[in-house]
Amino acid sequence: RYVASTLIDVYAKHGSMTDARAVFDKLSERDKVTWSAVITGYVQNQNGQEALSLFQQMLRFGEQGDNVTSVNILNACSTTAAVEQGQLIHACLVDGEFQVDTFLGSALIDMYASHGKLEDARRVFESLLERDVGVWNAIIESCTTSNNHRLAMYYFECMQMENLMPDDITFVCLLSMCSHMGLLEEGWHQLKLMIGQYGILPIVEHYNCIIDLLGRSGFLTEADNVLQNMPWQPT
RNA sequence: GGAGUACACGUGU
Repeated sequence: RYVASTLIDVYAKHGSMTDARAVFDKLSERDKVTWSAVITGYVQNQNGQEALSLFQQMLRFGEQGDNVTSVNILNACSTTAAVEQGQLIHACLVDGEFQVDTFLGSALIDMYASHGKLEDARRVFESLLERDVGVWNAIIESCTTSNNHRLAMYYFECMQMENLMPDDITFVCLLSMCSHMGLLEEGWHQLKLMIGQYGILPIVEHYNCIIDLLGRSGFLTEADNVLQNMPWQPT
């Protein structure tokens, strides 16, 4: 039972889409899970085009998919030029019986933001009935990737007023913005806050941001110092 | 049995 989808998933996560596809192609019976396992594989291996093409095939086979499928397709739309496809999914979601949950919400926000449609991203955010940390991170990311420091910090405050704690991803977004904008003091401050006040352990992405920020600001000794004091060896 | 939100650098468009 369920060997096929598991096998497809394992191959896909390993980066062997050829093997994943071979398993999928040999199946006599396909359900939404096997379809979405292989579609996810293509998305995660940066082949959004193939993911979208398989999705079309799936529809032609009469398989409808579910929320998971929709999230995958929205993801594929984020990494390709297929904005219309994403908007279509969005329209179907609003029209249909599918509830726009937090997973769909963050995928929609990300899809719009990836294509520079920040107003649409914001409208999705406003329309959500439930917002978890992933949804907040998605809207914060839409600000940080467009270097909108003010708005990012505004959302950062808002999420906490709604009793949601920022997580490591939230701080990756903020630090990345600081790094892009050359905001050394702000970035350093955020990092200290993250560790001291929020009790979040730095991951390699945080180090990337802060070391880059120090280096670009001319603090090479300090950058090297941070590098040497990481809990693991630089590779 | 399948899903969302995340970093830097370099090269090219």
